[in-house]
Amino acid sequence: MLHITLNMGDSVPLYRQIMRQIQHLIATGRLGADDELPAVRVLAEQLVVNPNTVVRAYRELEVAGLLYKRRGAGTYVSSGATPYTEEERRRILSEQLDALLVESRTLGFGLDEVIELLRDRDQALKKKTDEDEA
Amino acid sequence: MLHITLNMGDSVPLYRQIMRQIQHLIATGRLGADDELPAVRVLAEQLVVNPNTVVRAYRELEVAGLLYKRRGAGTYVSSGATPYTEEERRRILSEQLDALLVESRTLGFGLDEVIELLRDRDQALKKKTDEDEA
Amino acid sequence: MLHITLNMGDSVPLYRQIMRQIQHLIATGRLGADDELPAVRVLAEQLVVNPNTVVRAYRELEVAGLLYKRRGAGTYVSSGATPYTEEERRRILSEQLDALLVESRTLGFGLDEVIELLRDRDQALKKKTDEDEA
Amino acid sequence: MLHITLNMGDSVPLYRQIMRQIQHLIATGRLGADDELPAVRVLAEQLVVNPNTVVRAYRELEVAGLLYKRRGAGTYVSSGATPYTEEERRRILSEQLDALLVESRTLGFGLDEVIELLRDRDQALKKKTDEDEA
DNA sequence: GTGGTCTAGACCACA
DNA sequence: GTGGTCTAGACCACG
Repeated sequence: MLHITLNMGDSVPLYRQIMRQIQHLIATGRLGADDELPAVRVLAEQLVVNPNTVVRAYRELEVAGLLYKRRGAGTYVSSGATPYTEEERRRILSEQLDALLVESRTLGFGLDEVIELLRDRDQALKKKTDEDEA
Repeated sequence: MLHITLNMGDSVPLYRQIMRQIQHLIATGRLGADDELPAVRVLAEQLVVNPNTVVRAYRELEVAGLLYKRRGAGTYVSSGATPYTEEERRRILSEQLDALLVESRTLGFGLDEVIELLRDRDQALKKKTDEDEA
Repeated sequence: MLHITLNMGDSVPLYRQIMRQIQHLIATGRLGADDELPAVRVLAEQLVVNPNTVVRAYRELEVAGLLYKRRGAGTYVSSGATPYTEEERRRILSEQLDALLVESRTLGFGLDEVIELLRDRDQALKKKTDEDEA
Repeated sequence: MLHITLNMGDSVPLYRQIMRQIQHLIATGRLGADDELPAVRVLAEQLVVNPNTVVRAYRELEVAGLLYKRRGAGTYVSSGATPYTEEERRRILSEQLDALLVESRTLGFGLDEVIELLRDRDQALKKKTDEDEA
């Protein structure tokens, strides 16, 4: 049973919330290579969501190389696929960095302060991850 | 002259980007109570955006209590608007940095790479801002 | 000193609020024929309003026949002028009645109930007016 | 099919007329919790109005907590919407009747004339409604 | 199918 | 000059 939480009020589309959480489950190892995902209808019912929404999430994760389908069987986690090209990875991150810089600037932070805080948060996150694993 | 930067490619709507940045300008004290905001048409021209988009941003900020209008006169900062504390500024930025770190990690970037790219984007943004002003 | 209260937040324009209240002062006899009204600048200062706003209120009341101006002297209340033609009076009232009927209908009142309540309110208003005069 | 009547000549904006009437339909129980409202385009066509005007009415009612939207699905009545009590219905109508009586009095109409004209307008409105439905 | 956003541009009311 | 409303119509994202 997959632990996925949807925020109906959020502006992030439902299918993206699903995608992101599955992606995270894989990245953190809670879903391993060739693990089977719940059937579309099952997950849709669990999340109280239109089945099409789950279909879309699975489809886009398949296109991204994180999932694969076996006809008549089910949907599974891919093994070690690198979903994006180097080019794409940099473009995606750059977009987020641009938004971050605009935001931090209007908040009155300079680049150096942002970087300093970023290092702090990275330490905090690392520590938290280690504890979770322990 | 208000410093507002729009990300046309961003999935966040333009009117929300405007709202958020004005909110931050107020909350950090760079816009004080009863300061006059640029006229709708003026800001629209500055941002290369349709006046209605600015109208919407101003209107929603008015509903939220951050701005008030004087008929036929202009748009002003409400006096009840509470500035951020240093604490809040750091908290807001930290949340975004956490999200960024999670994302960059799933994309396979290490902290140093993120910081390097961040410096690149900052240079790019600075250059763009200077050109806009020229 | 004229007792006029302006509601800045109201959707009714300032000049109309002024008009209505002067009209009311005349209709109730608190301003009599040939009484002098405050100078535009005086009233504008009193109400903390742009002088043009008072100018407009006075002008429209003059057009309506309720006030007259004496050059170099001031503004005065007209004596017994009927501001509107029969035609206009009916048109103005009809518009308000139309709005009232739409509103009462969506509130679930039938015509007979509206008329009944209307008679009630008329009695209440008459009583209140008598008391004020006593 | 929602019964909404617009007064094109009225100084009250169309989107506010729509808002008020939907609010009343909810408050009088003719629209119940989770009832679906007509699609924006449908209502716009019915009222012979631009879709954006309906969008705006729906949006502001959503902000006010009376409606909620389900993405890609439709617009619905919130469950928290409190219906008017009999008391409230009468109070709302009474306020409008009081304003009407004051106005009609300054216009020189007596109660009986107001009622007579009210009956006329009711007939006219009924006729117009019937034609719209035909 | 649904709503969300944005543009282009009109006309009006207000100060 | 200011903001407010409305139209017409485009394109997109979501389910």
